[in-house]
Amino acid sequence: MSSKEDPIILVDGSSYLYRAYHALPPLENSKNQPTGAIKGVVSMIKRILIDHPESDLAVVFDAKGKTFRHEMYSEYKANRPPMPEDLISQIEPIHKIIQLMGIKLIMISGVEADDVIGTLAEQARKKKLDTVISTGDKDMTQLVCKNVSVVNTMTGELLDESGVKKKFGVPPEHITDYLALIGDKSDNVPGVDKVGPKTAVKWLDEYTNLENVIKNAESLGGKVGENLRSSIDTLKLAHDLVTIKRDVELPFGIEELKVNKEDTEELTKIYEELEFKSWLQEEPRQQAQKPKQLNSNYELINSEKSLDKIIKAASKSKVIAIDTETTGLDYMDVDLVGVSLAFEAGKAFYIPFGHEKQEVPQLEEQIVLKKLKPFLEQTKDKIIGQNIKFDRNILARYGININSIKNDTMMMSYVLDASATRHNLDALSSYYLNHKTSTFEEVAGKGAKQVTFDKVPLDLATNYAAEDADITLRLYQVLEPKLNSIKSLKKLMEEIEIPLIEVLSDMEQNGTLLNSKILASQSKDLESRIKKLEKLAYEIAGEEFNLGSTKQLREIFFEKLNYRVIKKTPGGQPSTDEKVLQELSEEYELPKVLLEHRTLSKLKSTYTDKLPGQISPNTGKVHTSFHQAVTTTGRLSSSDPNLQNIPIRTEDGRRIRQAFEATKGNKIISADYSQIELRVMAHLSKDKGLLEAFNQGEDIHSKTASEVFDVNLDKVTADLRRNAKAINFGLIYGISAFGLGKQLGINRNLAAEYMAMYFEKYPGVKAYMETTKDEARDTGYIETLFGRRLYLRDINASNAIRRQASERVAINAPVQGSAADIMKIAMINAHKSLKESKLKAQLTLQVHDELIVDTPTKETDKVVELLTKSMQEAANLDVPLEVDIGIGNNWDQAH
DNA sequence: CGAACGTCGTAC
DNA sequence: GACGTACGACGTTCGT
Repeated sequence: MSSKEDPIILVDGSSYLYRAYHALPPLENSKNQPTGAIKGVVSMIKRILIDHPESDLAVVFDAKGKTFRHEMYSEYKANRPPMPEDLISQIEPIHKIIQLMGIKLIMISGVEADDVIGTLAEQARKKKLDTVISTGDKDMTQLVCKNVSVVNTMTGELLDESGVKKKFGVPPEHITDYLALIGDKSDNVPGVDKVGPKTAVKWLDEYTNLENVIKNAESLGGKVGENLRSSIDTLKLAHDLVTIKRDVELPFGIEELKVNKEDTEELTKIYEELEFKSWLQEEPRQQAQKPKQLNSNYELINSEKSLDKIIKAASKSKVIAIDTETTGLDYMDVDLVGVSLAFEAGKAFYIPFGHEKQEVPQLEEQIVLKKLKPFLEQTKDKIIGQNIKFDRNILARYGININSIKNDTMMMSYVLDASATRHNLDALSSYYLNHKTSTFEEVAGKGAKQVTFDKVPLDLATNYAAEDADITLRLYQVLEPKLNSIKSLKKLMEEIEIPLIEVLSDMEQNGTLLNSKILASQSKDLESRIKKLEKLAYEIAGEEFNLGSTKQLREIFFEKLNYRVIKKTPGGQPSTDEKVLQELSEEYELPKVLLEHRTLSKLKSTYTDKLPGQISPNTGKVHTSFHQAVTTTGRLSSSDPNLQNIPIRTEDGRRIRQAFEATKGNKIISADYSQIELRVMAHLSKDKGLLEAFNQGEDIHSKTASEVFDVNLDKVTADLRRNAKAINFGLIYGISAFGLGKQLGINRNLAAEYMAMYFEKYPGVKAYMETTKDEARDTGYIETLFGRRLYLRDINASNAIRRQASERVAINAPVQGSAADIMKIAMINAHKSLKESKLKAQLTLQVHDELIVDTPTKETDKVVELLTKSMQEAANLDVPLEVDIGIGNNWDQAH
């Protein structure tokens, strides 16, 4: 998100240039002009403009010819090969494009890009302006200070003062000393023989700076000491060479780096010439603007006459934004305290009735509800909201049933671009309206001092509540044309996301019956088993410690007991995760105890202890929240509590599902899609073998095993099937040989052989993966079967790790996303059919490929039939959609 | 004492 | 780094 605190960004263009050239596959247009580096460099700069829309910016390149460093030292950069021809020809276009983008381009002859950046950084330091240097060159870290940091172009790693100290072992002001000691091969700067980072840090640690190291040279022993003494002359030179100048004369000062308007016309010409198709239709960067104050007129409604008047006026308008204010977020338990309405941008009304008594009077709740009910229930295709599912849930408890939702701004933003921004009102307002809303914290306080909305004074409350409705309406006016301009997204919205809102709202209100006695008894059982394991662990370890603390565990394992370090966490610490414990269990007893302890305490703390507390006092059931605008792929998510990750794989975990019971006189039906993601993969790829396997109704993992391992179907062992299953899953996730090997516990070469064999047998799958990636590179996004889009901002990134991650998403998202779309359609259909057939059965949960229904026992057969049909007919693929049904008194039995 | 982060584990 | 998408518990650290 942009803010006026965005830093000034200094881009080391020369560093970008080399990175782009070497890291990206070579690319040329139809006239054989190389374009890979151009695309790479410009992409990186575009990325910055998107990430930091408010930042000032300069891109600095080395100028042609020799520099003062060559005069100091004739061998400077002497071992550099000359710049390749196909890179030289790309430099001019890059410079031109940057200037046309409105960005300051700086090149000063006689010095290097580093020195220009050093000079600007020095100005930033003096003027206390926050600045970030974007480069791949570690030498730049000498410029870091309180206001200046360095971000690594490749990894995104951001180094401030303490970051530099942590990474290199010396603070920024001694980086030049450090570099002089170790030298720089690529610039042909001499260092001290046999001195690398370790020794350099050790010496600098002891003697602070280079000068003192040299002074104490006599006292340093060994070969390195000798080397140091013989290098004293060259060290001074090396230090001068690696020191970046900070006093270059520049055409622009640090405060003159505003980004100007781009020359779209000229840029279009160049992009056409270079054949960068996907960039041709982009909208130009918005000029950095100060968040503007929107004109607004917000009114408190506290007389029947004025309420009648606005209802009448609203009835004549085309779109009505509604927002409810409550005492909290638990939609089944909180109180409604007021409603706001907006139907004309800039004007909005707050109708409070549940606030604590104040000097300003309010209308009575019953009067307001009585007037709002017919108005809201009879208004067709006009009502919009921001996350209107919440308002619908609340109003339903007050007898008002909203059954004709026109749209939801949260969903519009999500469908337009799920990953562009978060989709809460404050974020959307900043992003689309450039307007900072007043926040809930501002009116209600935060932390311990926070009060519920009914205690907020009415004038403050009116401003906040009315603004929410007003902003929702304004957002709608901005988002609607955007959505209309992309037909596929408009259709997705109208046919899937909007109808789904009511389905999910009903499911949330239905809730799930939870037997807290069962959970309590399981907690007790777990408690005693956990206690025993703790005692045992203390005995083996010879001391008491917190088994839940990875830190203490590390000390016991790797310091006290000297276990092998098997792998490290991303933070560089020895890992103690499940895989590691598994492996150590083969040699020792303690890891085994910990494994079981982990499993049991997870079950207890997350499930058996926690769930009973989430039962609504009003209904005696748990009511999860389904989130429709969270995941990048289109799946739903669930929270408070998350009912999409209730255990099933282990026996102990599975028992928790016994507590999810059918309501009185009812049964639980579980209906789940069999292998939906692989079926989607078969459909998308049109691979002959895969289609055939599904059309003949074969066990897909066995079939894969038989093909890949070349054995008869009836000779496939459990082990082979397990391997094939891992391949099939890996496939959907954008597999690598490394990942598959890790999963199967085999080496990467063997895993690579398996994969090669797979692709040989299923060539359509391989081809599909390649075309998907190509399309993503070209258009910048992927699409699901139903037109849902996911933009992949890193698909052409120069950073290989990020690019590859993006490629995996390109493969996974159409599969996962299409499956999610299909399930959503099935839910809408099932919900509609249940209503129309007047059955009493209720949808309660969705777990990605599974639907849970609570149904009167008598209706069971009909509901099974209806559910199966809704799910099977949700999409017409080249393979059948199969549905497995389970019935029981609880969720466990229904499997 | 609460916020932010790291690590781990549950689901599909 | 290294196989995708989520939510959330706990411990630790940091700043108030």
